[in-house]
Amino acid sequence: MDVSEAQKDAYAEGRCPYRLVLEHVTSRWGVLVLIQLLDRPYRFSELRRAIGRVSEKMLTQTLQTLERDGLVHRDAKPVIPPRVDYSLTPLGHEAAEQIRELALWTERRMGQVSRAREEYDTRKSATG
Amino acid sequence: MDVSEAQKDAYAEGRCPYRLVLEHVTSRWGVLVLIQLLDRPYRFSELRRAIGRVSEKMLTQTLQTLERDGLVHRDAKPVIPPRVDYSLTPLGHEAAEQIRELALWTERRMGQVSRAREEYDTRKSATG
DNA sequence: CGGTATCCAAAAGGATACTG
DNA sequence: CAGTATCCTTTTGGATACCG
Repeated sequence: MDVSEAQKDAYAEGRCPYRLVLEHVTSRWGVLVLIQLLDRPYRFSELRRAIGRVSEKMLTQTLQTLERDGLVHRDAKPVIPPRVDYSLTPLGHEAAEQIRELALWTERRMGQVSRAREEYDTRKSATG
Repeated sequence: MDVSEAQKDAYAEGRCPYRLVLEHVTSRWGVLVLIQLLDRPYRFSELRRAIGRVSEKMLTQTLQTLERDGLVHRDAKPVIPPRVDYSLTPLGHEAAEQIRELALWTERRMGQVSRAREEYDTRKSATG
């Protein structure tokens, strides 16, 4: 880890402290990790397969951020080969449930959104 | 607008349709716009000042995306100088309320998150 | 297995100048 | 005022190689 991370965080904190947590929670991979862990604890590779299309780097980064914020618990067992389980903390569980609600809402309203888009695109391609 | 936008959307849609809407709603500026409009309708420049630190480009882009998704209503009055009011649609109101709940939750839990971070950083800088 | 380090491509985002 | 167009910088994210 180099200094740029700390600087970035300091910058974002300066703008508005809670915005940073909100961004972690609503980030592309943060959302998927939290929702997945609502199901049960997962191992690193297991989580990676469950989510799909996520690189090791991004999953590692996402998990570390969420762990640091106290939303995810990391349990590294001292065995060979290594085994690491990730689970939600009580705090993380609260966050995950809200994220899931939002995701479910989005799914429910998807039809309306699609129709709105079609109408928008039609309007734009027309003369008006 | 060139083709890359449509391609990006097609790609994201391919992954998971509702994820795209979720990303619009939880995007950096999307969150702030929705929460602000929960208060009352805003004009473009007014909104820009209220949010602060957002470039014209990003605000325009965010508003267009949210309008296309049917979450924000754009009312352009044919006057000189131009006057454009932005407000939430019923659908956008639903989204905004959930986003606000999430933001409020984050604010409430900020203390716990900060303590978790300190503990994490202490643990990392120590021998363990 | 569960990472870290490095490099590179792509996307997001800001500053500026210009337009109706 | 409310944008659009362009250029440029910063950030994000993936691929690869390597380590304990």
